[in-house]
Amino acid sequence: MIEMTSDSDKRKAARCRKNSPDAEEVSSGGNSSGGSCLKKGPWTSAEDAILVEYVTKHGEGNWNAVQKHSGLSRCGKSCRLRWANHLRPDLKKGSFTPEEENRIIELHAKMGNKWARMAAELPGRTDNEIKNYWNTRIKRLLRAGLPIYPPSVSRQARNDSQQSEEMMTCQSGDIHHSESSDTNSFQIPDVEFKNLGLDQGYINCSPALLDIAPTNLLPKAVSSSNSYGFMFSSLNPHKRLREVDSQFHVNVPSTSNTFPKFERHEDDPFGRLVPVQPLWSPPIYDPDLNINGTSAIDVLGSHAPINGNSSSSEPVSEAMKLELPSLQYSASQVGSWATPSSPLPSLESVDTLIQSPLSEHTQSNCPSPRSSGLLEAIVYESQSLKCSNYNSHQQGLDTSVMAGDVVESSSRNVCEPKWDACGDPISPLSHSAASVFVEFTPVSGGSSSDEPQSAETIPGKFDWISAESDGKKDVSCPLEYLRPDALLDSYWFSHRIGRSKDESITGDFGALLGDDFSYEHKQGSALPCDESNQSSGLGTSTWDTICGVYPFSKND
DNA sequence: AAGCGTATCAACCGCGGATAG
DNA sequence: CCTATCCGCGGTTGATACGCT
Repeated sequence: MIEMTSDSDKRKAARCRKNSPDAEEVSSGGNSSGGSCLKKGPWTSAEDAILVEYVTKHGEGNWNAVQKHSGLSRCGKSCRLRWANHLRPDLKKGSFTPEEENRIIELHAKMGNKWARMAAELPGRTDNEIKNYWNTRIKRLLRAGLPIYPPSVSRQARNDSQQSEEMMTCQSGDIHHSESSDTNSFQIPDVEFKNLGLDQGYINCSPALLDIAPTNLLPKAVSSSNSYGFMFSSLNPHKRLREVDSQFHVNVPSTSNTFPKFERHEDDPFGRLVPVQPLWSPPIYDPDLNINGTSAIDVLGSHAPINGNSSSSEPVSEAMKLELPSLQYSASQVGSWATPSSPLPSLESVDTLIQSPLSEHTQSNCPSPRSSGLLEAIVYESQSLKCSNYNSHQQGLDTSVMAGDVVESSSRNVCEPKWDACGDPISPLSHSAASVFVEFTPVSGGSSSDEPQSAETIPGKFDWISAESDGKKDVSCPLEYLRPDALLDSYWFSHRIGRSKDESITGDFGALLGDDFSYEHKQGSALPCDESNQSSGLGTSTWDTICGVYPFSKND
């Protein structure tokens, strides 16, 4: 994990050496203290001492007075920051403990990027620290194509939101209307919240979000992105498969006859695949199976929520922003990706692509915006509505089995039919295959029925990575359960989606992943993790990253 | 060993809310 | 009620460390 103390101390020392008082930088910006030259940049230990002394004497607050009275050439803001982040006596030093990490994840699922509020829940930790940690973590997860939130956290959030929804429904009747009245100029709630099939409970009723204006919420809700771990579960399963196969079938060479063959349905305006042979494959469990061709990381990362800044990490995702973030994308990039024949975006490009979730795969019957503007999103959604109910019935077949939460779906919210109506396989709202895998990742406490938490969890943190099926714990290779290939054959998986293992789970996923996966699966690769990973396109570094993110041995 | 890319962290910037005058 | 100031927050940037090739 992060060796904060030693590293930061070293760096601090280096900076202090570099930024000796003799080489003071001078602030060019004015400040309320009236044009005096204020130093910027790293603090020296002398400055620290002055500040500490001052605050000890006078207490916190009135930061602008610090500069006046202590002789520090620092603006009040800077003093406050320095004190809050480094000099406060109650600060905890060192890296986050696993408990703290879990707590951060939990809190972020509830609060989003409310760093200060999160810091308040973590004594001795600063908002900046948490923010940095989160951003780093996000980067790693996204790089690895892993979900931001562990399913258990997602589930909990969902449960919370559902409870809230019930409560809010009782209180206010129809919360959607009340919200749409706030945003009626855009018709946002109708278009977005319902059509998106987002967990409305979360959007509308989550206490943590109630203070967020719908207009702010919207962009967060529009895209897939960070919270897809649970966002996905609330999406119409039709949409899930549709999106996935529309993304993956194109590029994957057929190399298998073990997995069901899929052909493009001629009548399908989206060119989706339909099975032309029975959805069945012999259940072989081999944790070391790999995925070739369309590597897991490609799959997982294709829609991976990367918004360099962590604002994308709201409980409801917000990769799409109203304003272009600093990380912009070029039209050419978008265009090339949108071309069906173009390969899936490289992992390196995900950062760019995710900035414009609305732009992906725009070559469809339904016009979709290429910019990430709110208005375009709305227009797009409206058009999507008109565009197709094509999928609504046809996809019942293949996708109903896809949903890890399909069991829950019957009792879920009324927005799901809207998903059917919005049959755009290339919706900017699409979710990555990672979501599928994540959603199906065996989870402690895992099923929708809120099974008790598995006692056998990875020590310390990420206890959601463990397997459980009918009380039979399987933690033999937790990491492998993150891998779709292993997942497909897991008893848990079969159980989870309500289909016997002899049925076509693997087939469905084979279709999603492409024939290469099928091929690899058929081969029954017995490679050890490392080798398998390499051949699967998951380079060791990537795999190591995953193992770093989810701190257990890949050979566990 | 050098070069390059990435991770990490500290600090800055700009914005917005709260409050005082 | 308006304006100025303070304060806090969240996003972003820049510097350094580190690891890989």
